[in-house]
Amino acid sequence: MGKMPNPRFLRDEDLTQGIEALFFGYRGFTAGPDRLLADRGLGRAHHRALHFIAREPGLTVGKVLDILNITKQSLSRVLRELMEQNLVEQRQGEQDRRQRHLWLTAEGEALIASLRMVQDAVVRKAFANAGAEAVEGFLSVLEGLMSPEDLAKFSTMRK
Amino acid sequence: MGKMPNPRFLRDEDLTQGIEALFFGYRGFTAGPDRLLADRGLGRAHHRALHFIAREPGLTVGKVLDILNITKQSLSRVLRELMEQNLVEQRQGEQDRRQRHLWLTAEGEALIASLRMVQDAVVRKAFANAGAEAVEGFLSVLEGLMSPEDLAKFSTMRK
DNA sequence: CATTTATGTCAATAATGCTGACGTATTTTG
DNA sequence: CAAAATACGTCAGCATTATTGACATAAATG
Repeated sequence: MGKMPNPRFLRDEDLTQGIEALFFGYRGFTAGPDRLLADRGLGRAHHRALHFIAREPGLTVGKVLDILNITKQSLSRVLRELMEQNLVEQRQGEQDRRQRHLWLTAEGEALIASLRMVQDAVVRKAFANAGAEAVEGFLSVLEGLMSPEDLAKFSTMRK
Repeated sequence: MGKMPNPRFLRDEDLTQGIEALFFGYRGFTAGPDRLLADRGLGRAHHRALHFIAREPGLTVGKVLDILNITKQSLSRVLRELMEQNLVEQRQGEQDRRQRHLWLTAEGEALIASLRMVQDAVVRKAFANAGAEAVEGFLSVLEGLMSPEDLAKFSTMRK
């Protein structure tokens, strides 16, 4: 497929640079929250669960499984630990009583707020320095990296 | 850098969107290589070591430690497994004989080439669809996310 | 009533990381 | 030259996050 409209675009070095930028950038993106979480004996998996529950309160366990794409055994452990720390609570579904709807407790809201404060600061700084147009490019490249399934999830979440 | 204060920029939703784009995008970025690696009983840590050794053959153990930012115990295990599989070899330094320089074997070159083929395909597609300008934005946002130390590493690797 | 669905749990295993403690070879320094 | 610092390796123990497989229960659905 060796088509190269632009001799200075899509070269091997460009791809290498993109790969390494993602590696280092993702590390900078997770470092702050990781430190906060470690204080409470939690990890990145707990952060992800908290994030999506905060984003869409009342999410069912099945929906979280679909978003995070992990096994129910893994999620089960994460949720148990979050409930033991009184950060998340479950409520039985009213229409479908097999379902468990997930909500943050006040304590959970406080934790996610402090995690967001740390992470938002990093992202806001990066966005502000790069500018609105760069952010558009950032998002469109990331969308292109997503699997079709994840792109669908990402898109419908912003509805 | 168009610094017009934009009322539709840097809102909470923008940050949320960026955070989720990184989560889903990074997942799409690592999925392909992860599958290939699993066939050989290797993981992402081995991939990272192979990547940086391929990028700069003859790297010392200390330099790899600095780039990957893990403990020497962790790297030691990874390197031992790579050497057991005959993917990497060590050579004693000539000037400083305490140092161990790392090189890929022919087999290691073949593996990293097939990993690159898979990962490059994903990144190339995302870059091509988004366009050269979007890629610029993508990179500049990621640079803003990096810690100062990682940004320095990233930049000097470009040289 | 039989089947499917949503969820939970027990047990075993793997990959990746950590800390602490030592050891050895080699280079640098006072 | 002797002491200290550096580069690297390794042993042991532990934590987090993930996996697969098997089984159980309650509730909805056909």
